[in-house]
Amino acid sequence: MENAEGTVPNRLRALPSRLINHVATSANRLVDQALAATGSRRYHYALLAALEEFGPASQAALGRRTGIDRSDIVATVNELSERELVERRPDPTDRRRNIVTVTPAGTRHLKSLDRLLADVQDELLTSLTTAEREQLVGLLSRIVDHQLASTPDRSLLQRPPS
Amino acid sequence: MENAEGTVPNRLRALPSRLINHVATSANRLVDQALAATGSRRYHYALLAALEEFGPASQAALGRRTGIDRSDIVATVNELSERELVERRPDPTDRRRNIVTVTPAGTRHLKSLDRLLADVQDELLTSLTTAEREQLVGLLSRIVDHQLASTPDRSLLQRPPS
DNA sequence: GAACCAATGTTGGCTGAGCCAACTATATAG
DNA sequence: CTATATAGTTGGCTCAGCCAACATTGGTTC
Repeated sequence: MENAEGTVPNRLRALPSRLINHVATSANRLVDQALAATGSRRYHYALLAALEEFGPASQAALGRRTGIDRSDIVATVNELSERELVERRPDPTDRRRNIVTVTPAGTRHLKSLDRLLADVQDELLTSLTTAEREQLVGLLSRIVDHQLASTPDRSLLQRPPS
Repeated sequence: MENAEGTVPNRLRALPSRLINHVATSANRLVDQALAATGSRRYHYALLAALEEFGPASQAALGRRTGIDRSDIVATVNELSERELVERRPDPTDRRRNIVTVTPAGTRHLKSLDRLLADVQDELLTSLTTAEREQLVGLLSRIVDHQLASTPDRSLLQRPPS
């Protein structure tokens, strides 16, 4: 996807959606490379982060918090529990649910991923000053917030405020 | 009731790479939806745009300009030529090459996609002012430029490890 | 010309993200 | 008690973005 000979069509060069996608592809490649070195994937980080910040949770809750599909949560929890980074056990108070918990090893792993990812962000954004990075994050957050507000349908939906 | 389940973990909410990816996913969904209504895909637009702006070109040149892999160019040209939006004919001066040309119908189609995509950009960026949109494009462009400058161009790295 | 390397188009395949449908078991509301 | 909603799980689907391999042709060097 890297463009070798400079000449990118103007229509493409200036198209925000394409620009965003291009940067996202670079970012994902960097992140995936870094994570792969530890045998992890992006979903692993998302799950560990959710567990660390909000404590033990059902798989469905994890899906809601991370925006990951329920079916993909299953696979991710499988992988993490095989490596004993999380534990999955049935909820005694609701036998439909599993309760997923981070293990100490999981917490340590999360912290090492934190460092890895911080380095990646730095690499991705080297050409921007600190102020510009904040600007970028601000602008993107506004877009995300607007999406969440205007599309109550997707998997990122929250509880209706009733 | 599980109260704040819409809450996204802080680590994820503030992570630029994830933020970018999130917006890119929205953007791609909007774009794909709009294009699907006309039976087109993103690659179709990229190819038509490159042909319109730079004139007839070989498939390899199209790949270089759009960042699309040669093998994917093949499929895309197949689809476009079946709809008679482009023409593929052998280059008489270099029998390895095909020369791909836009047809008048292709040009018309491109222009209708232009309008479609302009609407999508507007929808994606509604929450930003014109100045902010330019800011965003500027910041993203800087990142892209830096990538291009610092990446040792995989497309040119055809040298076998010897 | 012969030998060699580079470029082109093409086929086939691979991985991961992001989905969705359907099923079973369980919980809860009416 | 019945109906509906939720939870976990399995299986599958599409697309983007790659990569390897191959045959054909062009260009270069001796």
